[in-house]
Amino acid sequence: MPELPEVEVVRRGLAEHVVGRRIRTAHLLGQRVARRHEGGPADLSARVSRAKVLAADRRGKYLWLVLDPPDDDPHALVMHLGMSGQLLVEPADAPREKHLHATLDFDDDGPQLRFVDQRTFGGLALTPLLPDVHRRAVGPGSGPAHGHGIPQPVAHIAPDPLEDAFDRPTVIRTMKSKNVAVKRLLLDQGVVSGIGNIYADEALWRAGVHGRRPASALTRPAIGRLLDHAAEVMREALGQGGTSFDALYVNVNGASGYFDRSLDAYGQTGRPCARCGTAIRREEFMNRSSHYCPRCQTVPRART
DNA sequence: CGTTCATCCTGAGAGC
DNA sequence: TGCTCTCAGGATGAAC
Repeated sequence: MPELPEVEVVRRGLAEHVVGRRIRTAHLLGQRVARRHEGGPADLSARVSRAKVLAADRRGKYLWLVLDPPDDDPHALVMHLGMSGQLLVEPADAPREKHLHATLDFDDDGPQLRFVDQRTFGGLALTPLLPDVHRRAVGPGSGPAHGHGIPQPVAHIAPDPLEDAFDRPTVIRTMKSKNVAVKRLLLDQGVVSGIGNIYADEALWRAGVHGRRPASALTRPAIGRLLDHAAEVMREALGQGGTSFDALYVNVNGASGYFDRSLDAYGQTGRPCARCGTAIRREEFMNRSSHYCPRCQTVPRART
């Protein structure tokens, strides 16, 4: 279940193993992997071939390779991992995975990049790069965020809590203004990106806030603390996940060690709360599940 | 216009 | 053993 930390681990792997190389050919297996690409798989394959990879970038759960294509038009190969996507760097003659959907081969005859996705919620698309409307002046010492621009399909995604362009006061104001369950806003990628069901539950548990509380009923400092907890839990997961992928394997499972040790709420139904010992409860929310401590996270009276 | 909901997909695990 | 059922969930676009 790749959320921001897992996607960042993959991005770092791409930066190390793919950036700087020139693509020779791309093979797309099936229609579905390129369903978000306007021209379909054949067009995607043709237009990616011969392009050099200039950078690996990310916003929230979206990942993209900045390309320097022969026609000099700034484009990016956007890759979303969905629920089960993996990017693997492997020799071309390595056994083919059961759910292999795409391969990229490079001019240097080195290992190829593979997109494997069991449930195919993810996919690839080649799109233009647009100026980042969220980009703002950053302090001395900080590099420009997303200097190459933002791919079209990512334009509506808000900055994530771990990037320079993240505008904490604005996000707090936006959330405070909405009479909507606060967990819904944490998961709304147009408000703040990168947070999925797992880290939303963890952040809410740490903050001692029930996800069904209307955001407008929280104080601005409380919303700020909630966002800080979300950033912190994702940074911790990144710290652990970033250490466990090896040189030839750019793998979203790199962060799996985190799930074994460190989750306090998500998937902990029935187990004692680490703070107060009360059994963690599971309830349905937005056709998903929410996990919370009924004592630390007071349930609001009215349903939202 | 803002919000809610069904939908895509496959494998794991439960229950019978 | 093998069948059916439920669940997991990000993002999108249709419906309300």
